[in-house]
Amino acid sequence: MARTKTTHDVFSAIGEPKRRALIDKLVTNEMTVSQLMSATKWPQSVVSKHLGVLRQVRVVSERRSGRFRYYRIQPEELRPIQEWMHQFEKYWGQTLDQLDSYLATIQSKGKQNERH
Amino acid sequence: MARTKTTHDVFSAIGEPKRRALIDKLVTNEMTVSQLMSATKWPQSVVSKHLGVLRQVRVVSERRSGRFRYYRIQPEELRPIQEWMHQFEKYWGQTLDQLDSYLATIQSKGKQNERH
DNA sequence: TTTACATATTCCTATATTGGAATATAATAA
DNA sequence: TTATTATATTCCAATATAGGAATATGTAAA
Repeated sequence: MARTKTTHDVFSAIGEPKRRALIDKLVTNEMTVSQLMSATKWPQSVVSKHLGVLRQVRVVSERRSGRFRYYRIQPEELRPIQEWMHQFEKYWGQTLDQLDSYLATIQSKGKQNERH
Repeated sequence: MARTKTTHDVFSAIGEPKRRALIDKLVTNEMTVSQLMSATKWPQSVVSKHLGVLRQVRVVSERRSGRFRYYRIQPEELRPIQEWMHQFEKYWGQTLDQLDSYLATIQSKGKQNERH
């Protein structure tokens, strides 16, 4: 038997670092494939294919406009992850509130983490 | 190039459903391979190999006692996931508090989800 | 209609699993 | 010492990627 499909569920889908990177880019606003290409410096086929996986698990939705396709994140689809994580919170102390700077951090780190 | 290694990081490691199932079993107490075998009904090699991946990413630790090996979860290692998820919380409303029943649920669901 | 652009899809290669059976190891019991 | 038990590891087959180049598809611009 082979590895679990990346489209098996949200957990499998976000296992791939590049897909998480794409999600991070999409957190603030919807973007086209071209915009994601310049933001990531990845080849078009790479961007499109990763988006395809994310779309299959519903983590992103697609909006067509002319020859453009705007991809938008669907946060609700990530709920299962948050729910699964919930069982560990009690072990590391209610530090959830101290994470407010994380969004800014992850956004700025983006450019550095892009290379493999 | 091939798929990202399952041991690349915690995200990749928990992408596999069986590994999450093992983690769920270990949430409350440490267990030996044998105990996990009877809890999951999986072959010994399957249990041991998945534990091996989890150990490589530090999500579980191993304590040896005679010919037994007790596996224990290391919740801190899952923090990166929680931190990454944090950026989406604002979108689905602070419902984190309503998840208190999740642990009980996931524990009871265990037996049903074991198959495949 | 012809051309250009945005994106998806196909083809191909290299590779990393996953599951299971068999086997190797280590430690305890007889 | 020998048999037994607990677990890790090896070997094998099947398969699902991920990346990149090339190509197909769809839509707008000239």
